[in-house]
Amino acid sequence: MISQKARYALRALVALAKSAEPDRAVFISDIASSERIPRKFLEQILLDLKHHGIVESRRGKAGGYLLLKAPEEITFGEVLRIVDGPIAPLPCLSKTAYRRCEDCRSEESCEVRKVFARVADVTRNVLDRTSIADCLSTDSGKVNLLIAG
Amino acid sequence: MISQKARYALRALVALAKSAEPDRAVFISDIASSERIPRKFLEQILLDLKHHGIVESRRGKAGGYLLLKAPEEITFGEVLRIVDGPIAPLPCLSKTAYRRCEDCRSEESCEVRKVFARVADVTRNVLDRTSIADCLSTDSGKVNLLIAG
DNA sequence: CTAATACCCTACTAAACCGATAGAGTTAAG
DNA sequence: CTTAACTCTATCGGTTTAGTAGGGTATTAG
Repeated sequence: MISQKARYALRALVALAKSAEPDRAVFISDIASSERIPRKFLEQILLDLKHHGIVESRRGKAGGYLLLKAPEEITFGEVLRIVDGPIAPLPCLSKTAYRRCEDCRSEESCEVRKVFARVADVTRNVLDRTSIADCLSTDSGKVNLLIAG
Repeated sequence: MISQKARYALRALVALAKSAEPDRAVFISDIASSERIPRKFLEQILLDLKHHGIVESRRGKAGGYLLLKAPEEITFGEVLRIVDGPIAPLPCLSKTAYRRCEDCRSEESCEVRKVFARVADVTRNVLDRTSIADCLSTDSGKVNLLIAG
């Protein structure tokens, strides 16, 4: 299960991409109410995404948030890694945050690891090839999903 | 990430399948020490697997655990669902424990859900087609993994 | 200038979950 | 009838999750 926070992040990004009048920022409050996300919680999430270069913000009376990267370049995988941490089902399978399983005799011969290596592969195949842009119009989404599959 | 408990469960089942002298039970302590699993913790795990019909136990001095189902019939997916709960990345995608996302306007039009539906599909494709038997000899494991992929 | 309205940042918290540990109880073999 | 196995319930410290709270800072309309 992905966290609530990750769901909020993805929905907020889709909302931002949809309301894309170029160079016009969107209020946190607007996203919060249209997407039913607790306002202050969403602040934290967007701030986090800003620190990771996904969105940018403007302060002051006419402030708000905009996408910094193009929707095509923001993958689900990237967002999930920022918000929820590594995608791999075992620490010893993570490419971005590898950690040895300290009770494992040998990584190469670990049977459980072999199976989950496949799970990690197929999961990344979807998440790293699907972007926010694929959520904008139903059709383009379908196309990309078919390619990924 | 799957839980430590699930890793222990899978490793214990593989160990049980490997030490399969038919009709001879294996001590918890033996599995615990050979697999480096905390003994009392393993007790809970095996008990849980017993309640779900995966293993059976014998009490008394010559007691222990044995597989109740054939290794071919115990899938990774089944074990994970018992130990860690639903496999689906969103509650609204679980087949075994469906729950509506209460802040979602419409399930059919949810873009995030569409993407994770694919994730759920490919994940189940691996986990529900891979069994403990696939971990016994390297060769048979490879064969089945290739079929599943 | 200044008040209003945005984002920025840190700290806190209640509840749940995780990874165990403890210990009393039950069963069966020898 | 003792010993050594499984059975079951309770507890516990630490971490994570899903927020809430509140003050600080920047920008701009008037």
